[in-house]
Amino acid sequence: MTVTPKQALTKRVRRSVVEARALILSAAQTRLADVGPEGLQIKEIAAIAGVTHSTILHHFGSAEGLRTALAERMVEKLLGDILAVMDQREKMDPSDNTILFRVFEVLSDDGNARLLAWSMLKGTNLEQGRDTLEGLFDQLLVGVVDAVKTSAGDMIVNDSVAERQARFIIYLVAATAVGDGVAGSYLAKFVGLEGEDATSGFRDWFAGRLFS
Amino acid sequence: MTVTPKQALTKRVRRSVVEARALILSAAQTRLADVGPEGLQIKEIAAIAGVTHSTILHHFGSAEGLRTALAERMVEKLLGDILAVMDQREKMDPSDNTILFRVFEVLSDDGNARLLAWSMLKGTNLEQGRDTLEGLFDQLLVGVVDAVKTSAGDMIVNDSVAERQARFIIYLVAATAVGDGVAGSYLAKFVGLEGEDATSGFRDWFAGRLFS
DNA sequence: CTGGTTATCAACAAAACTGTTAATAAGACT
DNA sequence: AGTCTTATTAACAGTTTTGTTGATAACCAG
Repeated sequence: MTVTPKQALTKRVRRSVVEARALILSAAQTRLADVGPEGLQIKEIAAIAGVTHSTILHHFGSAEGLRTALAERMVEKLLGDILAVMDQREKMDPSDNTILFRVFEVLSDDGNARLLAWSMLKGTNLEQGRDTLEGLFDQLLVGVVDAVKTSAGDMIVNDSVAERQARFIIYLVAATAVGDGVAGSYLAKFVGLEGEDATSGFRDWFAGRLFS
Repeated sequence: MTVTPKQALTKRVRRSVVEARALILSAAQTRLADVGPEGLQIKEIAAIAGVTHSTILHHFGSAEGLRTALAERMVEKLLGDILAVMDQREKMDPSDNTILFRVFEVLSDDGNARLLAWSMLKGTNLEQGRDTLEGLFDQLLVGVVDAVKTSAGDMIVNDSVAERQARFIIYLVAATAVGDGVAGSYLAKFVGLEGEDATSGFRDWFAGRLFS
């Protein structure tokens, strides 16, 4: 017995593979931002993207495949953002620490902070881009060590001491940025920071005393 | 037609409502810690708790009800931890800033950092305990303002300036703690902090320069 | 001991989510 | 035009998760 004939309800849109994947991943990211990890289900995502869930399975193999692809894309974006910042660094004074605060902004960016929080919860390994990131931090370290020495002024500073201090400073900036991105909106309220003080005011104050 | 008779396979354990709820919530928390938010399904949780999933539904109404109760319990624990720290504060020198680092430890605690990350992602409102928390922070503020004035030494410091700076310091400690708890294990590797430097070494260094 | 309350369970039912298959149509290339 | 590839879809199927119902047994009050 033959199946009842199927008829198109709307005109099909045929995208390229990369376009379709990008469209779907964007929809998934929207869901992640709007309703959290529980919202990462292919039917809902498909509805947002304007496709059927079958299409998602076609492009990503499985629901978990989509989630993995999303995590990878977000990591790539994070790396890309940091890379872009590092590129600009070469045009600047090596001891200029504003580079640190570009990194701060990237890490505290809402989407990136979400990625880190999500990755931590789901146990995703961020090892994929680790070599790249370590290289970046090494590069960053040189400039920060310079800044430490400069700020030390006349005082003679042992190289290894300066480097240790530089690592602490970088870690401090990074951890603060992540905390700011993850919980900043809550914390600011509790602490009583309002208006500019909750954002640029804090960053400026932070920057001002980093090398003091 | 009558249903086939049911026979008890094992001896039933009849707990009190509070005991049962506590047992189930603990199992849920274990799941959350072990496998993340995806692990919060009542069947798995029931298995760990040693009950059937029907029991969970009986006590929490729905699966989502359980998750909400879990979030609330964890928030209460967080508040309780901070409260305990604040209680000890009254026995200490008001300008002693080690109190800040008790708070640091509470916030950077793995479980609490998970809670914050999870809450942020699922959009849980932490508003419930907000009044309590704001009171705590106000209390904390007094001590930090003292410390700021003390560290300023001879220099005359405007009260409002000192308070603003104190808020910044508290926010810095809190944000750093959260970032440390959420992503510290990753960040330390990237930055190249190893051994003690990644934990107590960093905290000591941080504490030493907070009021410098 | 007796009866009432209810925490607990087993079995069933429903819903949600994921995955499979075959058909269709949009585009590319001849 | 015709042909081929394949992105897309509808319908179906399987699996997982959640929810419902009625019976049972543990405990407590009398």
